[in-house]
Amino acid sequence: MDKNLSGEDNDSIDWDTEDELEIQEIPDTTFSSCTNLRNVGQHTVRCHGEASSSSVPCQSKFIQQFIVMGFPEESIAKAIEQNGENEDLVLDALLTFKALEDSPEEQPSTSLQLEPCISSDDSSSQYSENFLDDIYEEDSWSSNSDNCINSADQCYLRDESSSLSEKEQTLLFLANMGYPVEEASIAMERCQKASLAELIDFMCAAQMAREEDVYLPEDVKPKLNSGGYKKRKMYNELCIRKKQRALLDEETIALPNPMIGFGVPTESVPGIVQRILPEQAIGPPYFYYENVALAPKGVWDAISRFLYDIEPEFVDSKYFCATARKRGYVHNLPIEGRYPLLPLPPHTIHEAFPLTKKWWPSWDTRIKLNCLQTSIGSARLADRIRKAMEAMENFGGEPPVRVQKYVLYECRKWNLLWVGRNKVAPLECDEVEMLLGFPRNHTRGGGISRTDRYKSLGNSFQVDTVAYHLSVLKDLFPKGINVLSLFSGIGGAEVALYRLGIPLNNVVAVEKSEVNRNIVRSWWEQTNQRGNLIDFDDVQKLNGDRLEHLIDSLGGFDLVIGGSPCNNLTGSNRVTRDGLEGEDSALFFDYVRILELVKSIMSSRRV
DNA sequence: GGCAGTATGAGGAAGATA
DNA sequence: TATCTTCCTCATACTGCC
Repeated sequence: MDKNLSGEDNDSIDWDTEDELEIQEIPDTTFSSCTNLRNVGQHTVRCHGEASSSSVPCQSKFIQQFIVMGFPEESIAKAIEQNGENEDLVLDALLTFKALEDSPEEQPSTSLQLEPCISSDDSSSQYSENFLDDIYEEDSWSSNSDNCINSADQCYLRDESSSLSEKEQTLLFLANMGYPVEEASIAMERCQKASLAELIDFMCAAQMAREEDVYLPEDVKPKLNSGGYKKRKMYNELCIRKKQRALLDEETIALPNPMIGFGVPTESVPGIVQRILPEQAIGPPYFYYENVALAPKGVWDAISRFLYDIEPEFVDSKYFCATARKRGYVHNLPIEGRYPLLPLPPHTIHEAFPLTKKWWPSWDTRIKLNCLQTSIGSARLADRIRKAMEAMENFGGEPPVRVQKYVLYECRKWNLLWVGRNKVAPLECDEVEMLLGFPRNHTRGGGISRTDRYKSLGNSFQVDTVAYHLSVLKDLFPKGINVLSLFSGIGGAEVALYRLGIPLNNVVAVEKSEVNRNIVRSWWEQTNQRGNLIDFDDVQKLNGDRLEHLIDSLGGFDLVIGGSPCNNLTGSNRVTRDGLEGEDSALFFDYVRILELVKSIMSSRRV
């Protein structure tokens, strides 16, 4: 390999990023005018004194290694100031700074201090909710007012009102919640020795009474969305939520470890050979429901409850292929006589991607990839890692543990592979297809964008895992099967059945995304299926009449399969992780509705 | 407007440690 | 046993470009 390209020559490092140019081009006079950059300058001066004439690039490199890792210059300067030139200590400090920045507890509570009066607009209600959330996390509400205030607010109160009496502190606290001081004073006077919760109740009741009083002049009535109502409502909701949480802790279905469900090809669960299903759950039709295992607490209890109290089977696809995929399955299929799809897929990263072995560092101990998601790591991140690695390489040997930790963290998070010397890359679409058990180019072409391919693949079944569960159907339906495939996506269920060699007589696929429907249609044609593929775009349009018509014309369904949207369940979603009540995940109830309708219609036809 | 690239965090479980 | 740490997660929203 070219020495320069390999980064062995110090001068050959690619310094041409914007950040680097900034550092190199900023004169000393500029440093002196900026606190953070001045520190960088100080470091430079120090290094000059210690090293030879080549010390300038040496000094830059010390800073550079942290810049390429993505740390802000200000933090680097601060870390160097605090820790000198010890790489480990500086990196440790930088990671600490980042953790502190990321931690909401460390954010200064300026909003609380500067804006003690809560208005009724949305932003303030959001503020109130967060504020109250913190407050009500504390257990002892009533005994001591100090206990009712979260740590940040305690600091605030200590700072601002350490000299105040308990009564004054309570008053200040209520004022901070947005209650008029006069109202709070009256409440405290009338409800002496009352807890904060009782005081809030009192004021809220007074506001509600005013609202009810139609004879009161408009300007005296509280506004409908006034802070008092919202706060009390939120308080009640939070109390309920807290109680629910306590209940959930007792009821929640625990995830098994190892996550092998009722068994996987390589491991079996002692004592589980067959299971007894509730009478209501016994088919026809067979059904198979799938969703993320790591859903918010209580979700799987609800799913199980709606699906005839069947115990979910939690399986991690890492027992079937080279990538993890933790999913829960509720089904009424037999569990004896399962067999895996052949040929067996690669079980490790190196088996799946043998070319990566050459570049794989010994300290990257990954054997399996993490769950394949709907988005991939950025090119910028890959570049940062390359530069971090190359910067370290110039010091000889392996990168320090801290750098290894940083790189490994990003590699795990984004499922990055080593594709060259110091070079990592996210998985390509066809590689994801292979890992998930789909044919190569399954999602390629037909106008689908790369982003959509990742999204569709990230939302799909792992074919080998699902096929293992469905394999018991082969002997049951030697002449073929009629399938109702709900939320069919890119056709994971269809591909699994096809690969098992189970003829697909009729498939009714319901899928909202047009590109996904096109993918399934295209696969159907390319694999010369002899049956019929009927598709719908919306599960909610599948009403009793349509189902009756389909059942009459196709002769019923043998299998109702599907995994409803997980958007509101997955931990990756930090915006709308609302559980089964979430906008998308609530479609689970359509799965239940349709399954019930199918069972009911088919049952009536048999009579 | 659609697409691609990018930055962004919290919740929970499991393991480690006191 | 309680607390702390580490790891993982079928995503969403914003921005810039065409």
